[in-house]
Amino acid sequence: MRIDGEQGARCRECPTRGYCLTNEVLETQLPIVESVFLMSAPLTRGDHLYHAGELADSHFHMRSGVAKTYSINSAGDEFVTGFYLPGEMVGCAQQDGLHTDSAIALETTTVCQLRDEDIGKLTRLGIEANLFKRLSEREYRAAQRQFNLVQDSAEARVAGFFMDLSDRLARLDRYPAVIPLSMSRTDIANYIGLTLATLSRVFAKMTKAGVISASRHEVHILQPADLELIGLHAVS
Amino acid sequence: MRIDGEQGARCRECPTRGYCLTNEVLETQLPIVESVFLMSAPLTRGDHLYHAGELADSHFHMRSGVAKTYSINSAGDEFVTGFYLPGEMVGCAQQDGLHTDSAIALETTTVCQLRDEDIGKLTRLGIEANLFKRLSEREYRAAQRQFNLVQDSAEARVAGFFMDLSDRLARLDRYPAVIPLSMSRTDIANYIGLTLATLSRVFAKMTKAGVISASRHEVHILQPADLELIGLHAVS
DNA sequence: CGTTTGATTGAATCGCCTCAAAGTCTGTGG
DNA sequence: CCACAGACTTTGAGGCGATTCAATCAAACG
Repeated sequence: MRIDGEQGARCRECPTRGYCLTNEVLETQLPIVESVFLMSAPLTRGDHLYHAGELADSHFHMRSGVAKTYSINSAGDEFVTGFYLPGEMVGCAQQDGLHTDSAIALETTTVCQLRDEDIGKLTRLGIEANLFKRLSEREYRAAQRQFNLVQDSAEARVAGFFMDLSDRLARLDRYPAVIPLSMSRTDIANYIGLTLATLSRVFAKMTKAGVISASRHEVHILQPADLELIGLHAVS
Repeated sequence: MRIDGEQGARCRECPTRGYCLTNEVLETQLPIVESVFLMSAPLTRGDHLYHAGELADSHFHMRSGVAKTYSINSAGDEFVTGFYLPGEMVGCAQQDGLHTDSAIALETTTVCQLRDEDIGKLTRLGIEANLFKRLSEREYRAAQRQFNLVQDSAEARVAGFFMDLSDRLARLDRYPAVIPLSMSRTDIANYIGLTLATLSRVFAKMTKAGVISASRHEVHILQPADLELIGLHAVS
């Protein structure tokens, strides 16, 4: 079972208009975009966008809210594979036409669905450049993430996690020093490959050092420079 | 300084024709592809395709050989970010129009260069579907890799590394149980976030267990099922 | 206000890294 | 063809850090 867009997007009212893949499309051509992007009803925390194994004939663009993707391997372990902010694409991980991960809303969220078969309609609007820019950035972020996971210092991983989010918030013109955490500590720990206990210890240590201050649903970056240093602590 | 394609591709003679992004383009339209893909002269081991920081106005498609990408962070540490087989795309990691990693040939290699400005010419040939399929697969593999790095068991990482390569060889219709290793042990260790010493120990252990047999430039997978089990060994 | 879920903290174990030395392979020049 | 130099790889012993397991603590929810 999957969420499907119900109606054409209303781009002019979109809170994420400026950060969309289509943000450079001319006003006069917006109706084309609006007919192709199918806007979902608001999802609430816990609603799935799609499940692993379902037919993947489309992908999604975050319009508002926060989502996470995860997979479950054959041993039954859950792995959180990503968190998604407004403007970002979700549901691209596919194989043989099936979704390889599941996506779930972490708070009230709206998305726009884009069917594969409609992509051609968009490329005629000259968004190829924008699309490639996004994919390149995505690739870059994946490499950054790899960086981060390859180091096995717990502190470096947490620092990298914060910096990535901070950077993506800045991209949305939001204040990069305040990071909202819609996800649980367990999700974060899972995502960066630590145990909950270790993550908690790192939070405590960073707080004590004055680098961050953390509450349950928010982290403030107090010393971004120090955080960056911690994130660089490589192994070899 | 960057390798640039010197002449149009000769797709009909291409050893990787069937695995190219453009493999479904009609024979009659091949000349368009051949005019857009710029084929490089043969690169020898150690030649760079491009360096991090250079202007990224194009990306590359592996035609033959093997390449690796790597970055160097501000602390001076090298990180290997990927290995590339024929048919695969290299040089997509970009930010602000600059390459964020460097790519180097690990053996005699030829590549085709595709300029961003020429992509539009290809989308008119109906390769969008193929392009998206590739990007989705890429996304999927990135997630798999994440899986693998998140587990911090050395054995699981090595197993995952082998399985990924095996899978990609199979995609090229090559025998998936024999994995050629053009890269050094150091590169592999770096790539999967282990030390050379630990990697060596894992090789020894797997060999003793009869799961693989390894020589310097080749690994034979003797027990693929066992290897998969090892790769699943998750943390929690 | 009790219950459940999520987060923190503590003590001991296990595995990877570090440092270091020995061993092997490869290409080169005699 | 052999000897040698250099890079690459394997192997050994000890230390450190993240995990594990468990208990305590805090917060959300009915």
